[in-house]
Amino acid sequence: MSGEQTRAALISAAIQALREDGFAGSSARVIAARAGCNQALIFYHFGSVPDLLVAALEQVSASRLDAYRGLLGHTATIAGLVDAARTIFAEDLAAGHVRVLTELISGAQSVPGLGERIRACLDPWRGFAQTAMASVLADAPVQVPAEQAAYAVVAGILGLELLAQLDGDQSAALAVFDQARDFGAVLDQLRPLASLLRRKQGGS
Amino acid sequence: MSGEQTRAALISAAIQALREDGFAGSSARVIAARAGCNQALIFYHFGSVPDLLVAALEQVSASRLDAYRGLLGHTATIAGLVDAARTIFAEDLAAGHVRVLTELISGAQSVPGLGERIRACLDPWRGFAQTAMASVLADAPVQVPAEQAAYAVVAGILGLELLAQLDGDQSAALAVFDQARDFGAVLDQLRPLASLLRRKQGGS
DNA sequence: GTCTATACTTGGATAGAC
DNA sequence: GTCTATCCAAGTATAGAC
Repeated sequence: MSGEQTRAALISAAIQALREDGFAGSSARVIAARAGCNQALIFYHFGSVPDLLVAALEQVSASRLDAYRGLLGHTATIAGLVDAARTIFAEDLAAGHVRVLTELISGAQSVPGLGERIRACLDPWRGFAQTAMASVLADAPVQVPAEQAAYAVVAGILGLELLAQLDGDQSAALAVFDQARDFGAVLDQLRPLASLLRRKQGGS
Repeated sequence: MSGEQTRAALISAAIQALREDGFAGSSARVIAARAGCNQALIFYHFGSVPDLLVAALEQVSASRLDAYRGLLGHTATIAGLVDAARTIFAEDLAAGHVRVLTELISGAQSVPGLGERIRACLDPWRGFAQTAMASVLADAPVQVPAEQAAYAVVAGILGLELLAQLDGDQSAALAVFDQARDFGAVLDQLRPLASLLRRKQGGS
């Protein structure tokens, strides 16, 4: 097997391990067993276990960001955006992409310097979320800064992942998305009424 | 030192350890060092490390639930509820109460049966959140089932904790609460307008 | 690049003295 | 109820053969 193949197999195994064994259970031996290769190769290719885990996060993050970027600009309404996001998030839940992140955030507490590197991986997401929120909140019926909205959405996704993981059930998390879509649709419809309200308040 | 005192010291040390070292770093030796006692006492008093961690979660959960229950029934508006919740949540962020939960949820992946016990601890919170949401959404301008709203709020709190932990900064999480308060205030004000809208839609 | 073997450290858990 | 001492399993990491 070529070096590149082994690297890829280890990264894939690390993702699986974080998903199914958690950060605490993602030891070099466990990951190597999942990859079907020797434990020493982790240190040869990546230097240390945390370094491999970060590489795994970087790969997942980059590939999923591509998927989500496809959403941007294709919808002008809140409901449309939520709807599109739901589809991709359903994939994430099923494949455990977000869990890679939540496990690493939790685990970062026990490895000095790890938090900084995870934050670097998460930063593009924050920018993306902010752009997406800004595009849809620009003429929203309620004044909501894109910054706070984006922060809340990212937090919400992380939290939904944690709960889905705890319950071993994703349907409740997806139901929240469905509800958010309906809620967003009402906001979309309320735009004219809300601008009326704003004028009334501004004059008081 | 009496047995009860040691038990309490160990639970307190376990909370500290989960907070500052994470689940992966909360070993028997680390916790015992924080408690200023011998590592063997953990097994004497609690049987195993996970058992101690669950006991820690149970204590935090019970004491915080008391704090939050004080909110219920004292406010009829969304803005009022969010406002009150913000104060208590600020304490939680500072003291790391929620982190005990997030670390355990993440860590549950690597300890068979742990997830079930955490869920048992979280269940009363879900009931509480649902009651709180129902009390405030009953005559809300938008139809939102209390069940989904409660699920979203719990997820949001977990996610905000994760982000605050990653950033080492709580202000952004609290800013989301402030924004939610303003947003809730608008919903509170929109009630008459929304009922008008509903009648209009129903007749079309 | 990959394996075996191994050194070293840390963690869970128990036995037995006090 | 608490401590010391200890066993054993599992973890990280490296050296060296292939």
